[in-house]
Amino acid sequence: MEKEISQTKECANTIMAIHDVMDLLNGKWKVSIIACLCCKKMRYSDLLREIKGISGKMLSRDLKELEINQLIKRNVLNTQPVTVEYEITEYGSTLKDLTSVIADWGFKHRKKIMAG
Amino acid sequence: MEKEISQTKECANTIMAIHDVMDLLNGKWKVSIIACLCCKKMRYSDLLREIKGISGKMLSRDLKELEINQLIKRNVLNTQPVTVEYEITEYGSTLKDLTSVIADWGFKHRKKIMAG
DNA sequence: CAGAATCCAACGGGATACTG
DNA sequence: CAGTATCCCGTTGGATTCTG
Repeated sequence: MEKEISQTKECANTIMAIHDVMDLLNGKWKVSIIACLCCKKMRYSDLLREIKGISGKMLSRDLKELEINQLIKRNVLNTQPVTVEYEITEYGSTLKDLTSVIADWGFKHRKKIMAG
Repeated sequence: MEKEISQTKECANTIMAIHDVMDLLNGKWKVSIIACLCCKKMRYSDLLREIKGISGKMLSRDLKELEINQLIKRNVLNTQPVTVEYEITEYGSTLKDLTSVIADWGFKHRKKIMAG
């Protein structure tokens, strides 16, 4: 009985935690952006090329939101014309496990679908 | 050079894999539903109560989509009135790592926000 | 109990054109 | 290059009501 209560409560906390994350990383693209920047620093145009299908509008909006949440950092370089570099923050890099687990499952899933 | 190419290519595949998953688990609620059902079988009304904030419409829509993708199973029981039980499939349970990693990060994040 | 149906607002997200 | 602005549509998602 006690165990059931604690399991139920723990489950509720889990749901809440997951909901927090899904809220922070909402939309189609944020996780991909994070994963990309976990690999290496990238510029706006690099990301646009690397992340197939994303539009400029969504990219800049998502970058802004991720920056606000301190998951990524925006560096403007003194070049002509301006170059802007995005990189993962230390805090953002704590998401690396998360992105790699997602990617791993995605690989397996794709294989399964292909095998069909 | 070879290494850079392979890293870039690997990164592209990762992005694609992540995009697949984000497509499959799109919306605010699906991951929470999966996580819930990883704990135990649940009925429609249970899920509605457990997952705070979800509406009936979204719950049934998401359950349907998850069922189509064979991540969960719907069992209708011969009772009066009808009872319906949802449970995770074997395939769906391969998402357990994913949900727990997300939840873990969510817990830490919440702590950080609280502290911050 | 387990939904389906309807209505409606808000947001996501693509295309295109424009700016410094 | 690195965005911003505008237009526009489809989807998401909540509230409420209805059904077997």
